[in-house]
Amino acid sequence: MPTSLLEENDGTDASAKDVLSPDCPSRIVFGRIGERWTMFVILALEPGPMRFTALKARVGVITPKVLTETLRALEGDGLVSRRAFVESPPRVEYALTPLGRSLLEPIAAMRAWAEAHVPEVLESRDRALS
Amino acid sequence: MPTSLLEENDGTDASAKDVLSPDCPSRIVFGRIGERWTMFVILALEPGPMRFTALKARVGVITPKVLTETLRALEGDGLVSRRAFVESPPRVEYALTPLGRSLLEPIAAMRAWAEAHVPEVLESRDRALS
DNA sequence: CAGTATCCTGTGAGATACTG
DNA sequence: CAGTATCTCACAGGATACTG
Repeated sequence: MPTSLLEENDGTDASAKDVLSPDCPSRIVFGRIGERWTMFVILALEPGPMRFTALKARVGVITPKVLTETLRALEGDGLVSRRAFVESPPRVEYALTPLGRSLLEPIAAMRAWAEAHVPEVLESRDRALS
Repeated sequence: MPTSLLEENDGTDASAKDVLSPDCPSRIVFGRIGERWTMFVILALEPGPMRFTALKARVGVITPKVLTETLRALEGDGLVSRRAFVESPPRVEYALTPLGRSLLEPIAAMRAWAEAHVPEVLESRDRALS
């Protein structure tokens, strides 16, 4: 079992350094989440399958290059599926996989927290300026 | 009320572009979360107040500079408190504020998801390599 | 102990232009 | 339409050394 996120190091065990271990689940997830556009793309796909351009419009200010990169990464993780229709003009649909969809739950928890507490954060930031 | 994370744009309303609005709660939260060390520091503080060095040891491989920066940012957001004792040698204790502590809940949801689903992600990544 | 002070580098990501 | 292909660059973050 891939151990814990943080050091439980008592000072004697050097092998406890697994924070950066590629197998640490939290590290993997927070790593992906850390990428700037991941969340936005996943959230954008929530309503259902969507074409590249529609997705781009929904996410907002994102270049096609970066959107493609993000999509490829999420595909590699099995969170998003890509379906290309052989037509002209070309048509491609992206969708959340069941796995990707399951991630919506914890994300929703974060959003809920955001809605509820961001005013306090903002207030604190204002105070910090003075 | 600060609107939604994504475009609900039907093509006619340009003012719906609030994805990058500084007031969008989700953006603010995901922005902070996006910073590489935020999560680790908050998680590290979960057990209770902690001194700089202990914190550094718990987080693992992090330079004092970056830890300080992260801590200052979290302080500014009101998620972490800093308490300096006038002593020699100096002693400083960092702790989660109630606000910071409240963030542990959604984070726990993400961790739970991670524990449960990262094997699938890893499997998918392996498959993507071939 | 709890940080600063410097210097330096990688790379995430923006802008722009082009194509099957 | 759904992407590539380049070029460019700021800056988050690392290494190292120093100090009240």
